[in-house]
Amino acid sequence: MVTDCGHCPLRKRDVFEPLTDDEVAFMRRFKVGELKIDPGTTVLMEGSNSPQLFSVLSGLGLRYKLLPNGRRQVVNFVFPGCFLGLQAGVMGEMKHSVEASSAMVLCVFDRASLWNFFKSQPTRAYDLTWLAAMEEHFMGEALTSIGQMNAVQRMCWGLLRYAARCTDLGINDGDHYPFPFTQQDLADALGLSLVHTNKTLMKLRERGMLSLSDGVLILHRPEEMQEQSMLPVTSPARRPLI
Amino acid sequence: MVTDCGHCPLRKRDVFEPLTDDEVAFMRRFKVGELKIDPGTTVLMEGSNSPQLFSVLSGLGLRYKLLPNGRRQVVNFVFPGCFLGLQAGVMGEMKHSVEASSAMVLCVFDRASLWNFFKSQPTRAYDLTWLAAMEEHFMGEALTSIGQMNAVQRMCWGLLRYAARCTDLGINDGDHYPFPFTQQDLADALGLSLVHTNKTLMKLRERGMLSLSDGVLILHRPEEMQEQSMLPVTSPARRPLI
DNA sequence: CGGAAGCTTGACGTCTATCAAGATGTGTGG
DNA sequence: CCACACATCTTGATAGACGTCAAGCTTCCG
Repeated sequence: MVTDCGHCPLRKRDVFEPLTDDEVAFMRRFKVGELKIDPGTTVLMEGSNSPQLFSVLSGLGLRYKLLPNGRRQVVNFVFPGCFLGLQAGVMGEMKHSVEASSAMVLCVFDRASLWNFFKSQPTRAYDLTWLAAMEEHFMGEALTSIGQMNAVQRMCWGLLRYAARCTDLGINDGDHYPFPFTQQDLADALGLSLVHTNKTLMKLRERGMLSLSDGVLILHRPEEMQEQSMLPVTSPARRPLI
Repeated sequence: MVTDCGHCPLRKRDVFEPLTDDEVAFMRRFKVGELKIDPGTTVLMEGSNSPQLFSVLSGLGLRYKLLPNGRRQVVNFVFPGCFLGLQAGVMGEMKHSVEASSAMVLCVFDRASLWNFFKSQPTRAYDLTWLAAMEEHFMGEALTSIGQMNAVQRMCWGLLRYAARCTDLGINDGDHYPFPFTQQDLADALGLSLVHTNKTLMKLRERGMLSLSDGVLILHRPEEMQEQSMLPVTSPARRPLI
């Protein structure tokens, strides 16, 4: 059973801009299927030139780059509403990999018809550019965080930012946030070693700021975390959904 | 005297894709003027909503984010051919500032007519998206560098990447590259302190890998720097120019 | 039961930040 | 022309943050 674009459960959330009927019809044609994947599945590989593009309907994942020496940098978290494969779509190949951390459901699109966005759906093309600019923004924030902040600050900022994105999507339960990631994932995202990530987490736990276990993150004192983190964490306004 | 888009000196370089006559005509209409600025001038400010967009004709600069505590992260270098203001154009406000490090000449565009790209120039809109994806790619690389590499590795990678971009544009003279930046700029780009940046530079100088003084960077042994840097530095293929 | 994956903790070393001071060069005003 | 301020680069000393190594613990699963 494939979700119809006209009844997209994601688009009902008011963080996402509504579409005209015409646009919905276009998306229906653009969508070629749906993909359900297990945790750990690689969706896109760095260097690959996937014939398919994806939009995340549900589930959480990671974007990351691998280094020749085996190290890994997580460049962003993947949330419902993320569009995957734009780089391959326009630049010819992915510059990072994408992996599912929980079960995920993806809308599948045909890469070859990406050009139709630009040719016949200028508002949708504009939305694509919007999303690319958004990714750039997220990465700039992460870069600033890793480049200028210490372990505690990075972790506060990173988890607040994560929680803010969850809240936008309504996938949290009050101050409880789904967190299907390992400490190694978190370490790779923050540019810290696993051990130091663990110790930093402990420090924040002891301060009563957060809990993290069994795939659930709880933020007990977001205000204090915000003070720690230097970079203000703000939710962007309403955004497009591809 | 304003440069005519039909005779754009940049577009002659074969890293940039050629335009059709129709596209050139469109760009001519889109371009509202030219701006010459001195070193140190701020072109765009984080949080601002500039009514103008820019394309760099010549000169070098920096994109950076400022933190409340006065620290600064340089998120990228600005080269000729860079398009400035896309974030403000689509997202409503800039997420970083842009500053000139040398004298610069900018093509000035009217932000309000950005929408015309999408409405009437699908190939140009596509190019915009291409550039946004490109920026994302650069930032992902920088993030990986800062998150996973030590000072020597970061510096080797950062300077190699810088040199590669210079070479693409032909603004180098053999292994001599213009470098109108201070060590503080470099430190802020690499996520290192000024002192440590200086000492790391010294180390590389003593190894005979590079020279850096009086605004000129010389790379004596790029191969060794490449070995150091883990992340391979590759020049992207031909790219669009707005 | 044995093994794998993830989490936790302590010990130790090193990389990097911070502090402080001096050197050099440049532009400005007297 | 000199004095001075200012920016930039340089260097040493010191301390702290973070990485690495190593080991043990728990949970889960075949």
